Amino acid sequence: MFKPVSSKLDVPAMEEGVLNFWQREGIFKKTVEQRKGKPEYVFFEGPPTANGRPGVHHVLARAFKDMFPRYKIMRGYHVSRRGGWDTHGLPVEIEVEKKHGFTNKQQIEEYGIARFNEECRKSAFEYIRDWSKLTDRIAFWVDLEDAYVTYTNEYIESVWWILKSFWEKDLLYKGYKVVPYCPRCGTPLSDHEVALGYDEAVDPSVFVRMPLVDKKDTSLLVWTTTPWTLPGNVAVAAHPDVDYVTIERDNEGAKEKLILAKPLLEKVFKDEEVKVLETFKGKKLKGVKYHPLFTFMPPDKPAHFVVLGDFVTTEDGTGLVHMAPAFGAEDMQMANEHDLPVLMTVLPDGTFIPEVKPWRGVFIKDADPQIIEDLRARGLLFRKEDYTHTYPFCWRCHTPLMYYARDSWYIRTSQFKSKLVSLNNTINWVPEHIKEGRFGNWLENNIDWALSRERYWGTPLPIWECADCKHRQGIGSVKELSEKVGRDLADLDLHRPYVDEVSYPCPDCGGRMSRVTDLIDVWFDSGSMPYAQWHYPFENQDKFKAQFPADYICEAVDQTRGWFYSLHAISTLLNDDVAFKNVICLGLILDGEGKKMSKSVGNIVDPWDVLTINGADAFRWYLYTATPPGQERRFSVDLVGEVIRNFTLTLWNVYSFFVTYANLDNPQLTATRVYSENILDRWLLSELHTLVRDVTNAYESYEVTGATRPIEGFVEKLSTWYLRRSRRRFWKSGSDADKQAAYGTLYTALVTLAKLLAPAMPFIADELYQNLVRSVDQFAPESVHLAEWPKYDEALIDDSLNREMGLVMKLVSLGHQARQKANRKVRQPLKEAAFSLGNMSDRKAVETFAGLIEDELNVKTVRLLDTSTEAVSHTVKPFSKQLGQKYGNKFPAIQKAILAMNGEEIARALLSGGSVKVQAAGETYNILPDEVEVKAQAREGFAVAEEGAYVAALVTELTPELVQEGQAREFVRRVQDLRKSANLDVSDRVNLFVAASAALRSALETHREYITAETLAVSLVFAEPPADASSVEDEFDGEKVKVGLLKV
RNA sequence: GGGCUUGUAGCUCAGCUGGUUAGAGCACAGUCCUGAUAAGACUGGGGUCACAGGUUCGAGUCCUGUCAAGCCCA
Repeated sequence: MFKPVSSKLDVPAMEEGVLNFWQREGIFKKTVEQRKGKPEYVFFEGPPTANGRPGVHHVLARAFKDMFPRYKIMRGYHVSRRGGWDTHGLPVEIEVEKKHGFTNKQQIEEYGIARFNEECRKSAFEYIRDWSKLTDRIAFWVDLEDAYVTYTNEYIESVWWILKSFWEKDLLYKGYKVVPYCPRCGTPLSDHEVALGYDEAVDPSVFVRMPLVDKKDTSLLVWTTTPWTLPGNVAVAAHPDVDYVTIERDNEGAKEKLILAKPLLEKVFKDEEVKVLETFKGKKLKGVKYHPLFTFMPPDKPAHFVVLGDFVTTEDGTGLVHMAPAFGAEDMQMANEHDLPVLMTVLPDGTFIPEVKPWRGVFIKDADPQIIEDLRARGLLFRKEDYTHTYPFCWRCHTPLMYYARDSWYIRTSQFKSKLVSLNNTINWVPEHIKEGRFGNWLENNIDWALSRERYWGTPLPIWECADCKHRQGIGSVKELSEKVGRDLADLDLHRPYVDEVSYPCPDCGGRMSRVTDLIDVWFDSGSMPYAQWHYPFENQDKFKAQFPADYICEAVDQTRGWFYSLHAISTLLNDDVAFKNVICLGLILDGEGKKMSKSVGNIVDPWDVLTINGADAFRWYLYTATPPGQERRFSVDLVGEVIRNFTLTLWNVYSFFVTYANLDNPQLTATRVYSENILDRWLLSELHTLVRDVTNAYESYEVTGATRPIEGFVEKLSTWYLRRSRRRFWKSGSDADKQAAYGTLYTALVTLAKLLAPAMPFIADELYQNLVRSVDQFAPESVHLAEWPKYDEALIDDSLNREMGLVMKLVSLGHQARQKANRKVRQPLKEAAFSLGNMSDRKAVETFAGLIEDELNVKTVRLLDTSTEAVSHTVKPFSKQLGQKYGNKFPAIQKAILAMNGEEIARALLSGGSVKVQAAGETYNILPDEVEVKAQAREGFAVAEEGAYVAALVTELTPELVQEGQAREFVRRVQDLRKSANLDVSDRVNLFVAASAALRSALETHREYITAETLAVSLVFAEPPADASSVEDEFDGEKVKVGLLKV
């Protein structure tokens, strides 16, 4: 006996029940333990930060992370699913800063780094309970009890080890990095912070002359909106392929020559007439020397000449771009490429250094007018205007940001560019375009990884430097550091400020070696997780070997330059290997209006709102099926509800139907293969095995929609076709082979579905499995998630049967359409339905399924329209695909010719399998039967519906016998409604009482047997129902009737 | 400014290597069916396939450009 199943389903209650079961029996642990020793399937958890509440986008990622490990477990793999937490970094610091109202770094230092970091440590896990609650509820199976945590000493030590190995290979170096910087707060801003503060700004727009060294009276005309950067100028950039001109003009009585880009001539000179002396490509300017505008700082390398760069545009300015490497990222890049000096003319507080004498101590923006005036006085200013544009301001204090070069440590990733690219080519990306597109391009343009951060809460950069001679050493372990220092540092907290206090004598000069104060980029933390999660290589060398690289990872697309890159870069440099073999890159999740969900806009959807109403299965299913994973998606709560109504409940009702009748009949059910003579069963099994094949293939290639959407289609067919057409086989009394076959088939389908659904809808899958499998077979695996993935049998897949059934559905649909046109409701039996198919090979299906079609359409006979004997007219329509491909540009002429011919003649020839000769454009073509669609038109007297070549024709005239039969059916319907409203059980027997007109009574008498069988009536009495009977009065076909029933 | 992605019915999405009548679900309206069903069947309204060119006998599909949205980079 199965546990009785109501057709009503309380989804959240069901899921909570399954959740309890998993917890009680430790099912998740068992999925790991029971597969020990089996081949490994490696999954890496990209660590989230638990300092904020998880949102729907986290549900998205976690749902996708979960499904493949579940699938692989069922395929017999061992999957270790270790959780992880990212705990360092600016987001954590900012939360703590907010709490204290800190706005700059001085405040943190005054407060004390030790206290500050202690609070960061706590803050990093502020919402950990929300995270584990949600993770549990959505059934993301991940081991959070044994999760790795990036702030532990063990983790940091592994990261140090990686950095030390880079240090030894000379892959770490110190250089400049230009960052957005707030001079008032004294701190660089992250990209995210910069994005918060864009605003309109009016800046001076100045054109200056930079006189050439070797050509008298000739100057480069250079444009800038930041005059304060001009004292830092070291070069001018031109585009190699743009046309430049030398022009001559009057300048206060004298002639002067200026060089600028040709496309900008009009913009710069407007109405002024100038004489173009010469035109040439930008390339020619390469290396041309000019006199610097200012000479406050003598450059330590060659400077003040023209360099070439593709980034130069002709949108604004003059096509000659002033380069001040200290104050622009592109400028700095050019400086690196051309070995230009970097002139640091500004202090970190935004004022000029003493060497810039006239403006020493002046804030840069305040110096702008003075600098302009100075240039004007020296005749170097060509023009000054105002320029309105959007410019970034500090989001905290609204000070305009400056782009400012800071000391920074780099990893020489660009040396490994081709290796990064070639390894990437071996990774399976979903969606595929990320591989060559976003990620591939990013790798192609690889620049060295700017590793250091001037912050507090993070992994300290393990480089010690001598205060005196600047000698540096990289440290790769606590033990190594202990040896240098001469005492055991095993208990040392590796964070600031404690690690900063550790110093030792310089081996070269005997000075003090202490740590450089930088931290490292948090992305390096998370990218180190394959090693650091195991404290490798200090421990767990075997575990690391078994768990590297990952078979599968999954995160949102914003991780391309984040975690995806850091994993890939570190493993490329360290192991010369990929860190992951398959990756699903998820699109972003937007709100219902297509806007990004953000706290400040307030359009965040709380995942619990969805979970408490619709549950996790529907939520997950929606995420898997609504859009392909890589696409950005608009989140809709309504559509999650639709999953329940459309899919979950449909499946549930089939399940409930099965259990209800199986409990009445007690059929013999085994897990062994079902054999059935019944064509419906064979069809369903064929569809089922097709489904198993397709879903399995999709899982193997990480196609999520392919692994889920087809199941919806199958459940739909199972419910609305197989079961609807098979109901009677389950109802009929007694037990025969056909009934057994029906039970066996439906049972197999449901059990297989439970398994196919397990990775995607883990709750309902186990609910079904527990009742359908475990209650029959106590030796079966304890949970569907411990069961074996279904295998498909190629021999049971019958493509032509699948196609034929599709055709039958189409014909039935046309039959219903014809009925509706003729206004003949389905309960009224009709004499016959005739079909025309236009295709010889389809005819077999009509014969095979005649009984089914008769039953479905409620007609006495089904046949094919006989084209030779019946007055059927034909039209023909050339198939453009076949003829077009065959005859190319002759197709239109042929088509025209065919349509001009006598359709009837062509049709007869083609229908009998012959070909037809067609004259077109002076040539004769032989047209074959499958190149033309033949459409039949039924004669009058039929009710007809057609689609393409398919025609359904119904004989609509009614005989007295047919009318009586219709009345009997109509009557049965009334009784069934009555049974239902009287709350009878499906198997209850009844006594029937009928008071009806003579005509109706005669109809009912004629069909007495049918009526009593259908309604489970032990008697049918023509009399007024007794007072205690459930009864109803009704009228149909103009006949009054009163029915009553009494339960036996 | 560059790169990548997306644009098909009111909403969410299909539409395979080009084939002439562009589909499904939801929502709306009507009719039907039903002893599993919260469902289902049939019909109807609803589309300039973002726009403009081009290639082709034929373009939602291929090419070029434009526009809009999103993400990343600058």
